[in-house]
Amino acid sequence: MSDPHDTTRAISLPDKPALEGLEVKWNERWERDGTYRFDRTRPREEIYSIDTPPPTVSGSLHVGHVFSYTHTDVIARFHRMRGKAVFYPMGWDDNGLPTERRVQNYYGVRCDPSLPYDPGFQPPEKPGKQPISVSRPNFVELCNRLTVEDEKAFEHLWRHLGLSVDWTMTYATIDKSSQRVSQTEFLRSLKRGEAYQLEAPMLWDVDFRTAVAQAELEDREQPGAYHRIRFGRETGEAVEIDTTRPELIPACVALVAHPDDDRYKPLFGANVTTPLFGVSVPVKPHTLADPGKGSGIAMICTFGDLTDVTWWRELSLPVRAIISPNGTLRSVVWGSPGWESADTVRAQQAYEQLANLSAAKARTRIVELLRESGDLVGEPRPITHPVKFYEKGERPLEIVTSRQWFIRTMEFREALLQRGRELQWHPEYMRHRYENWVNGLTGDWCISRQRFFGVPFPVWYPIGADGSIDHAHPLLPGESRLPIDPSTDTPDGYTPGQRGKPNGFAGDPDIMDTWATSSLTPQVAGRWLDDPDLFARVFPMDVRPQAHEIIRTWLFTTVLRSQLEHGTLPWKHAAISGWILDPDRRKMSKSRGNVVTPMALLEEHGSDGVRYWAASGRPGADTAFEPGQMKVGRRLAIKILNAARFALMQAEPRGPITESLDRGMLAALSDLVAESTENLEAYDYARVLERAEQFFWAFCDDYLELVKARRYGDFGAGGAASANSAMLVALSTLLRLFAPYLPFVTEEVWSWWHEGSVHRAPWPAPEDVVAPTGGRDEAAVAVREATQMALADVRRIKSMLKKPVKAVIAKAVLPAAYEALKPAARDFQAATHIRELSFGDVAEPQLEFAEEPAAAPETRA
RNA sequence: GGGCGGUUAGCUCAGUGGUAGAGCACCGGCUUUACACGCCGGCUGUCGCAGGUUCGAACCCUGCACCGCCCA
Repeated sequence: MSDPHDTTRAISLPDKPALEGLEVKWNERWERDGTYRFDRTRPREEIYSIDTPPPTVSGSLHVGHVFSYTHTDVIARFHRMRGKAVFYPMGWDDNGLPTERRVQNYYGVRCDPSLPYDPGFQPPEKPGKQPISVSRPNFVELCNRLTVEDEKAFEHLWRHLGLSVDWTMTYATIDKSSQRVSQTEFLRSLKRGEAYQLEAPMLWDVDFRTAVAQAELEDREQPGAYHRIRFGRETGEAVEIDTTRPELIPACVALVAHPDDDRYKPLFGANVTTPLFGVSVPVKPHTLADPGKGSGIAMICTFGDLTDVTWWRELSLPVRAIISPNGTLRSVVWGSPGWESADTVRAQQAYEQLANLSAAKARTRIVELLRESGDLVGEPRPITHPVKFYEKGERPLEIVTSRQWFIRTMEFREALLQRGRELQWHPEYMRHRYENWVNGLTGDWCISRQRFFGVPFPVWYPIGADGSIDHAHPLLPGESRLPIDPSTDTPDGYTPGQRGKPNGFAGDPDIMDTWATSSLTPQVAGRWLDDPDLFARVFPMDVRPQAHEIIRTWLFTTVLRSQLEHGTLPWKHAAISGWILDPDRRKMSKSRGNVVTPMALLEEHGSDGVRYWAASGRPGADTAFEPGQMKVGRRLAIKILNAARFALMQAEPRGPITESLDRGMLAALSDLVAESTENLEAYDYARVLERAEQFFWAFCDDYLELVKARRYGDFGAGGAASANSAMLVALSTLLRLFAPYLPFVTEEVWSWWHEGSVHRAPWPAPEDVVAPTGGRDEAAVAVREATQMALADVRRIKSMLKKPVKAVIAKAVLPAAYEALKPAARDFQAATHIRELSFGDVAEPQLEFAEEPAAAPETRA
């Protein structure tokens, strides 16, 4: 359609325009009309596809969600108006630990995988004090039941906020389709040799009892203490080491010092004896030993930290592991192979006092033992030092040897860096986060977790005649069987009765990390396996919107999976949003108790008001939570209602746009449209809103005031027609500029005089705005500028003299610089109530006020 | 320790070489027939610090300080 204004119909204005109720009214209409339905018949180049972040539904709704999802919605609406078919699905992240925890608390249950399924199980009305143990299938049922409820709350919020999502395309990261994608891609990675399993020392959370990946780590400063411990030598001398973890002395396998450290050079190759346990361990050189730290010589335990793992591997040391998966010291029989001691009885006696204690308690106890035996030199010296934690965990990570699945990443580092360079980042500097992370990778990606609610590995293992599990020859299902659950499904060629029996099979007990599935959201949302035609139309996607703190997890793993499966980037753009900060400049979060319920905000300020605040936040910038800005947004929405009412309440006569003021206004608006389009293409939505708002407010306060008299017919039909026609072009254009930001009020106003939705109307083109004036009228721009400046001057003088706006000015002499306003002199004089206007050699407008009207009788009395 | 971002009015923030800006807050004024959820006006600054480049620096360069984040 060439003329975007030809959807007009008879104007029908409400008596009293208001914002209240617009959210409900228009959501119903949009749903009924399928306004945001994706048109899958369009070719790829006419599609704009979004890899929406699936919110963690079991997390709380908070204002941060409203903030970042609004940014994406503005972009989506812009591209829709530009004629693209916008692929904008919603997903729910219900997979993983947050859901498990919420289900545990909500129903008062805990998962015990050893229990059989109870088909009749119902959770108690209220959670009891003691958690009820339930089977894994029962637990998963509860997870599914609760997430459905959580999803409803999210959907209600999103709709009320006005997200232009196509709700027919919703997915969940635990649904069958996601499981199928996740398992299929896993099997393909396995076939390509990118997935492998390995039994190795891994970082381990003792409370969650699962392995954790590098991306889930965080360092926390913790109080600790250096303990100086004496190790014995055959010569009778002692070697003193410093350690923060004396409880690991029974796990000590060697001492280590820097190869250039003259103090310890003579010891290399010699053996020393551990205190209390009498174990003979070698002294080794290694460059990672820091001569400046403590006494310069350290003990290597299996395993106290990642450096221990490195030393253990590179120095080919034996394993003496004592930390069990639940974080306690396991039982050890001293004197048995691997646990040889010079004094077995004493070692056993000492160790019995530590066994079954947590690491922290064992530390306290062993310090007492060391003190008694005289092997503690001096007293512990308190320090604070960084300790690795699981980001969701409460106790320091231990290192436990376990069998885990990995995806290769290290060998793709260069390719991944290259992909990061190809990706267009908004804002650009966020690219560094990614490069930093990829360059800092220390190992392949561990994707297995020893948890309950998640996508299972589609793998079984044969059980030998002796009952041992053969991990080296996994039994894999064909892709057509997926998704499967190896704990209930049976591998081909076996019967269910063979589960767990000699010569039978065993299912892989683990589930995948939540990112192992979330890294495939483009494939899940685009129905990669179920609907290849759709996938080809939306992938690679146009944009991934997300927060900056998950660049190392979600963004990185998605790039990795796409690289491995498709050899491409998963999207062209990454739009990174910032955080919401509370008034103390801290990140808003539930744990800090400073979260505001988003629904209450939407109701108080209106969705458009809240969206205005959100859209004012620059891409990537952390933004203060500011109800004041929401009020400003609400006022803008109300102003749009009222200005539109003014423009439409007497929209006849109409005709050619002949007046300079009208022509200049449209020229300036045309410039605004050009600039806005350019900025939105560059994802700079905040600047567009700011500029449009600035223009609109001046449009109301200056332009509309200036043309008011003419539009009411004071200067004849031609002048009125010019004003009316210009106002309608401006209103139509401004509504469409604001539509991505304020979808409710703009739709409401649009409906007063147009068929169809403003959100399906074409985005304005600069040339269309000035088409009714036969192109951009440069001379008229100068008229408008001079008129507005003169108007401000006269207003200022009236205000300083405390004259009413309506005070009549009999004669006015304006600076000659304002002569350009002459073509608009009638409008100017009407708005300023100037009877006689001239220009002269004056610096300031010279105003001669008419006589005051007679004061009202009551003030005279 | 490495990287990134920030530091502009009381507050929240725009402003990438040419006389310091907006909104909010505050103060004063206005029954103005679209809007008092409005309108008009006013006040408020060594643009973090120190150097350098330039005719000219909030902006470019160097160093420093502080705040925040990411990574070790």
